[in-house]
Amino acid sequence: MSTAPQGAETASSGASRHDRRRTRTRQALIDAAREFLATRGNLDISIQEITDAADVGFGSFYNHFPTKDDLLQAAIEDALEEHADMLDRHTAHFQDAATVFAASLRVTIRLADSHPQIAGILSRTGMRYLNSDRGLAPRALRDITRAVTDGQFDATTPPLALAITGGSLLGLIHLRLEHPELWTPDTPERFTEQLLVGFGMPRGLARATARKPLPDLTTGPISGP
Amino acid sequence: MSTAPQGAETASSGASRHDRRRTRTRQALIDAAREFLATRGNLDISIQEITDAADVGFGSFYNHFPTKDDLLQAAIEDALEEHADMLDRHTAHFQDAATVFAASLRVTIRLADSHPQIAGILSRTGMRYLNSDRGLAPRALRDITRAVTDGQFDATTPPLALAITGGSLLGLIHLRLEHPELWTPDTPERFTEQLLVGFGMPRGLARATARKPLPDLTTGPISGP
DNA sequence: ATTATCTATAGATCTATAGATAATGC
DNA sequence: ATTATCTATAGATCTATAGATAATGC
Repeated sequence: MSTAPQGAETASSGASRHDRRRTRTRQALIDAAREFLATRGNLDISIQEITDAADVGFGSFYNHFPTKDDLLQAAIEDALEEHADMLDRHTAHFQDAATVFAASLRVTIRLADSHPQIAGILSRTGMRYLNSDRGLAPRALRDITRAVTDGQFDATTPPLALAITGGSLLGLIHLRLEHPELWTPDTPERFTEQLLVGFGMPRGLARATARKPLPDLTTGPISGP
Repeated sequence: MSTAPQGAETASSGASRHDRRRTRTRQALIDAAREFLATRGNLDISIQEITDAADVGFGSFYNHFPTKDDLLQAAIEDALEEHADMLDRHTAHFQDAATVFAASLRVTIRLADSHPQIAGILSRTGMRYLNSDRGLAPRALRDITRAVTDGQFDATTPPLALAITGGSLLGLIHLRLEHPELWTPDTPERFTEQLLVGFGMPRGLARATARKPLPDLTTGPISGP
């Protein structure tokens, strides 16, 4: 019952128009930085080029970020959050830890097709976020730990498994982006199966776990019947 | 029987003193670049700082490299060659492909202790060289292919296995360098075992293959009896 | 005499700020 | 009246080169 926005035509949370304008500019900078991060590697590009790409005045940059590196951090966190949301939505209805884990891997690998920008960012800067508290890392650690406790994985240890998982995922995304000719449609599932077997699952069960149908969550608007 | 160097006190190949001086300067630049690559990530550092670290006059840089990026390439190749030599020396006396492959992994992981600079370079820039024709990549691909042909690996495909291998190795080196508290002495062997099992080896054989004694090649001078 | 290295510097960036302009709030 | 954005610019790098110095070859 607080002072509701009267002309609430934008979905942005109930803030003043000033705030919305500010948020829009900030997000334009982050979006531009994400694109540069995905194509080039480090943000080895001038602030001028970023503000040009964002169609924002040069000086405005300093209204939002004290240095280029702060923008870089914000852009990566932005991408990791988007990835995390995707993981949560795709794994919500699975029960056991190993299946949730497997689904997370498959969704992440398929990023190269569904969200190439995020895939590019991970491929180029991902190694530094293998132990981040955002994105895939905390979720994978949670699932691995639970799978070990539940006896689904009996030949590994959570930190080791997380390092193997994160590193090999990045290697695979790299392969997909840089050498698509070496790719086959079921590579994500064959990869997942190999990892599960390495962690101690019997081959047959791993194969089945890696191939459970994923929910089809096309992110468009909800189409009524 | 060509004109032999008369005062051959340095081991450098039989070139003129001018050439040796030139080589020394070039190597000083490469060594400085390697150190920066291992500690910082990209060579986001001025040529001035590099020449200072190499104790070389600023202008000399351009006698050897047209741009900073060329030095970066040369420095990485230099490190990859050193890594490759180490791999070859440590695996020469093994016969079967899987054992050679396993030994390569273990030697590479132990780089974090034996050659932290190379480990740092791999950890920070390695992803780009997963398909290089230098260093570990071509050797691992050779061994994987042979292991598949020989029936030692029957649940993978060489390019997929190479991507998994390279990526997870980098993840593990990263773990070792950034989170040493999560490390145990047999992590290299447990990792190697997991990878071999994922590629289709029975657990027991994988365990034995990952634990064959490695030659002790301390790189010092040969100590006579 | 020749070649490599070093010192000094011009010109080209790039960052950070100051002051002016535009948008919003009241 | 307040807040965000934009334009213009000073000062701080940083690169690439030119010319001088030092080392080596003959």
